[in-house]
Amino acid sequence: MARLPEYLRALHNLAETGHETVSSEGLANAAGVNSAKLRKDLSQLGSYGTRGVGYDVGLLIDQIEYVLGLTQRRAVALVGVGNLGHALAGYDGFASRGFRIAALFDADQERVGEEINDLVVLHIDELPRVAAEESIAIGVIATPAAAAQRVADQLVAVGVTSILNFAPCVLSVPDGVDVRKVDLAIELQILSFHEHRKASLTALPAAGGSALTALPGGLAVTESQEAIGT
Amino acid sequence: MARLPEYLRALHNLAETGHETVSSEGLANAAGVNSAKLRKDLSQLGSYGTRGVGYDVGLLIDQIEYVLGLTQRRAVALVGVGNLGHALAGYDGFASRGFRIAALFDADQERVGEEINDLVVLHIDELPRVAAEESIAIGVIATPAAAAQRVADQLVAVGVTSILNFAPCVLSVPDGVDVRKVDLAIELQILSFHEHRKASLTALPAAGGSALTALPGGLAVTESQEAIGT
DNA sequence: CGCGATTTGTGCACGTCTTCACAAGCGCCT
DNA sequence: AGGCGCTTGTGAAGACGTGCACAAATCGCG
Ligand SMILES: NC(=O)c1ccc[n+]([C@@H]2O[C@H](COP(=O)([O-])OP(=O)(O)OC[C@H]3O[C@@H](n4cnc5c(N)ncnc54)[C@H](O)[C@@H]3O)[C@@H](O)[C@H]2O)c1
Ligand SMILES: NC(=O)c1ccc[n+]([C@@H]2O[C@H](COP(=O)([O-])OP(=O)(O)OC[C@H]3O[C@@H](n4cnc5c(N)ncnc54)[C@H](O)[C@@H]3O)[C@@H](O)[C@H]2O)c1
Repeated sequence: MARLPEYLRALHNLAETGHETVSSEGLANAAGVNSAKLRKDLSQLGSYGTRGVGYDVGLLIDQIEYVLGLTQRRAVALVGVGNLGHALAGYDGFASRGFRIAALFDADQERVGEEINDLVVLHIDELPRVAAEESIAIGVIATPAAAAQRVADQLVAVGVTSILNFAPCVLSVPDGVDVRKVDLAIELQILSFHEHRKASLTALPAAGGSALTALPGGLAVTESQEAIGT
Repeated sequence: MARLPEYLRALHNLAETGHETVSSEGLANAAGVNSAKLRKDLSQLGSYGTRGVGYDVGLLIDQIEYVLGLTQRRAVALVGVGNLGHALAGYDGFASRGFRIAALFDADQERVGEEINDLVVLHIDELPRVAAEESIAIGVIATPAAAAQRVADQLVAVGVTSILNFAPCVLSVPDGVDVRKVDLAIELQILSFHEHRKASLTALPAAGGSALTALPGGLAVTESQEAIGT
């Protein structure tokens, strides 16, 4: 489930504040989900709660980390050390959440050799050599969209089967390779959409205005906390 | 629908490459979705295709931009000009997709006054004044998690009703305020989960090993292109 | 030792999303 | 003008996710 990481973060917070156990209600609150949903999710892991008490925080953390495959610190290769790549390379949130940035790559000779957080930027052509030395579990693409597909191909070629793509484009990859995309502009546009809806709703108390603003049935936007007003 | 922005991006690509019309199949391909799904989504906007021909690219772009509320260039306020904030502030993908970064804020006096892309970083206390001068549609939070809730409250206080949160924490906001979250580590953990699953599947051809790795029914992870192997 | 308070695990029903499949509509070519 | 191929729009079926509500289980306390 995609909610497991969220639970994990909430659990770590709870552990730091000294909680030994937590009820489904409490954890659900901290993670921003329904308690029934959380219990159902957790029961999929093999049921590790005690009725009348709740869940053992430490045990649950171990459980989830195991299921997520975080027992081994996975190596991440970052390709494209530009504007965004720099921020990612300098981010300490990776290390604390089970990942290790193993290598930085770029195609620009100007960038190659630059040092960020004790890591030297390598030329993208070095990718096969580095991949041979240490097993790269995940590739992160932070290049312009035009180069993303090519980089993806290169990553796949050296055996990477999980890709996180920041470039605004769809990647085509062979079966067995998993790619997730993060697109800033899309997030903003979804917010804009809600803004537009909220605006037209308040402007027109009831009866629909344009057939476009007053969409039938209310368009649902998945994920994220939401709190559309009255 | 959350897929509209994806369609929009694909349509812009098509427009740039000279296409005047596009079939649902073609657009669905470019956006990485099922063609029936795409047609159903588009029919919600009021049906603008011609049978036997397809959709008019330009018209469809206008349609979607209108529904997403992109006819007006929305003002974005970015709070937290650190590692990530710098990258966001310097990103030109905002402007080209219907947004305008209107102001940068930070609490650190060291940062205040710094200039990024013709924009001067202001102290967070200036937020009410700036918000009064120009209507801020969306607030982006790129501060540490510890400060995120406080910043969210400040944004809400000046009338911001849409928030994009990069800090790894859940925000509580009043009804009517919409918040979306982007969490890097969660994306990586989901990929790690799939890696773990793939690894244990290949290791154990059939009969289940640990009750934890071989989860019943296959856990689904929503969103993103996926291509889980055999 | 038993009882009540508390919390988990889950059956069930409901609404939503997805996909297939096909009739209806449109344009082009003859 | 008519037919043919292509494409849209949508009905229906199925899969899926969600949330309620409650029985079963456990602990603490008298
Ligand atoms: N900057 C942001 O805040 C931001 C936000 C969201 C999405 N993005 C997306 O992330 C991507 C990168 O953005 P950016 O602002 O860092 O751009 P950038 O131009 O600053 O950086 C791109 C880097 O990729 C390198 N590169 C180009 N082709 C390459 C190749 N074939 N192999 C390896 N490296 C290559 C370039 O040398 C450059 O260093 C873009 O697709 C952008 O749309 C950026
Ligand atoms: N750097 C990344 O690549 C990255 C990736 C994903 C998520 N994040 C998250 O984004 C957030 C920012 O990351 P970062 O690396 O830029 O951190 P950072 O420490 O470099 O920057 C944080 C900035 O926020 C400012 N700030 C702190 N409190 C503030 C307040 N109350 N009001 C206004 N500004 C305030 C600080 O002065 C600092 O400039 C963090 O929550 C981090 O977990 C970062």
